Amino acid sequence: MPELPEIEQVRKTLTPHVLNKIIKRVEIRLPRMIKHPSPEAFADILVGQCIRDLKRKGKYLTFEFGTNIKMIAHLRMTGALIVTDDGAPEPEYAKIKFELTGGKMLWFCDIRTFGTLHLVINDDVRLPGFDNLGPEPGTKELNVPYLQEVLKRRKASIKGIILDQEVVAGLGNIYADEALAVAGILPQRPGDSLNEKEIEKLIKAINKVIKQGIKNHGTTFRNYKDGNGNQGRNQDYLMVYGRKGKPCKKCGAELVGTKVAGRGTTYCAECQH
DNA sequence: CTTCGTTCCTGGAAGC
DNA sequence: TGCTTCCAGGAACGAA
Repeated sequence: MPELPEIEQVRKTLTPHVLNKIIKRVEIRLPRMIKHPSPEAFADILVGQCIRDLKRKGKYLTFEFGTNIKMIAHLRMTGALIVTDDGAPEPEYAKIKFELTGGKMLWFCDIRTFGTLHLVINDDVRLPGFDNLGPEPGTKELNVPYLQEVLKRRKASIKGIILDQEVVAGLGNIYADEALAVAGILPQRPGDSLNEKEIEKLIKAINKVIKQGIKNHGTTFRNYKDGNGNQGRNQDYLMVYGRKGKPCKKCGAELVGTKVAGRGTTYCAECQH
């Protein structure tokens, strides 16, 4: 599942390949992944656009053309944006193909096809999920008073709350479990039960696991690949995610697997309270 | 306002 | 061995 660190690694690896390249042709093999405008208009408008910048916001990637047009991509569960040289074998599960100048091909690949593409022209369409993103890990906006204020009126599980992109941008199931493990907080704790000290620990933990994920080029648990088709290596450093039944790296206790906020969840009952 | 269940989808693992 | 069932989960949506 590509989360903030994975998307950041995709952005970094794609940038040198696509910057200042012009889109020559767009081939849409799975039209339902194009959410706005119509697939036909999407392709027509993109042809001739020059990619001037590639930005990340939360788990979204934004292709900017230096005009009033931008393309917003979300990889959801199994999406991948991969660049190949023209004539090289095409990657698996290729759904959308962008032919670029300079002999490069940009592919939107997706096994489960939940990924989305929007073309926004003069803000003609609203993407609530994009417009309402909360503060990013590692920024001064994600601070104790802010999270205290949010948690004050939330009785849902803390895991569910930090998965809410309007509360914190960029966490998914992997880094949510990891952050709670690092902070020593049980995932099922009600949001309003956390004290100031715990909130501070949680913010520090979120910042730490995200930073570590970026440093390690993302976590490849199943399908994630970066812009060059390479895997991440953060999976070797995970404390709890995917380690149900295995020993806790801190205390050796057997890690517990359960379901919290409708998501598979792993934690250490000894270290997390 | 919050919270919760449902939906989308496919590949791989688990189960019989 | 081979078939069927289940599970993985990000975010939009509707209902309570």
